[in-house]
Amino acid sequence: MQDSLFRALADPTRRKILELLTEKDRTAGEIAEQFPIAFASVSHHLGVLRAADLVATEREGQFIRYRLNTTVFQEVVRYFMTRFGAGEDGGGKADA
Amino acid sequence: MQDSLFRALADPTRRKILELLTEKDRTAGEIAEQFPIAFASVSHHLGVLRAADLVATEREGQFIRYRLNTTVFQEVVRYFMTRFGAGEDGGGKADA
DNA sequence: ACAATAATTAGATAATTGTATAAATATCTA
DNA sequence: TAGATATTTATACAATTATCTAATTATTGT
Repeated sequence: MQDSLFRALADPTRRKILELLTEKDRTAGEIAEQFPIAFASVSHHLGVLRAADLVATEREGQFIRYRLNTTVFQEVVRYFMTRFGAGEDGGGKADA
Repeated sequence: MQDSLFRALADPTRRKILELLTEKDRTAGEIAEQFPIAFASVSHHLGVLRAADLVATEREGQFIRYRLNTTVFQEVVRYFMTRFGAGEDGGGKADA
């Protein structure tokens, strides 16, 4: 579980981008227009998400289409479940 | 899922603290001596973790004992599973 | 009350990060 | 090739954060 992953998830704009991508794949422009910040700033966030391998890209002519990399999310869940026993119903440790 | 939670998880020292606490509950001093940074810096990290509700504290005489708040980890896992379909075996979406 | 130990809080500083504007790269169409 | 659109990269700056030392608070024992 690498550092870049958790740092990428720390920003609310980036989490919102990820949530947008759960609905459907989108181009950088389609993503950017959902936010009140500059286009280039969103592009920077996309770069962070890509560096963390949370999203993948594919060029489509002039456009670049972004999609979620669901594999990494599974690794995140596995991290929390194995390290912290989360995911079980009662919390993993009943009181004696 | 609040912002403070993901920000708290973004720092590697804090994640290491959390992992230490999975072994057993520890006092602030016991935690601090595991790191090469100043005692006060670790205390600051503990404050961040507590603000995010990832850990809880209990005074024991002069000492303050820290323990994991496992409930919050379950919420994190739930966040990823519901929002991103993570946690299922094949990734949630087989290819047609 | 005083000294010793445990931990947090305050204030300062350096490093990191988010955002902006401007310049550069890539693709498409005329 | 030139011009238009889509996106990224470069550079700068402001905000946030991690760390430090010093001061403060809380508890224990004498």
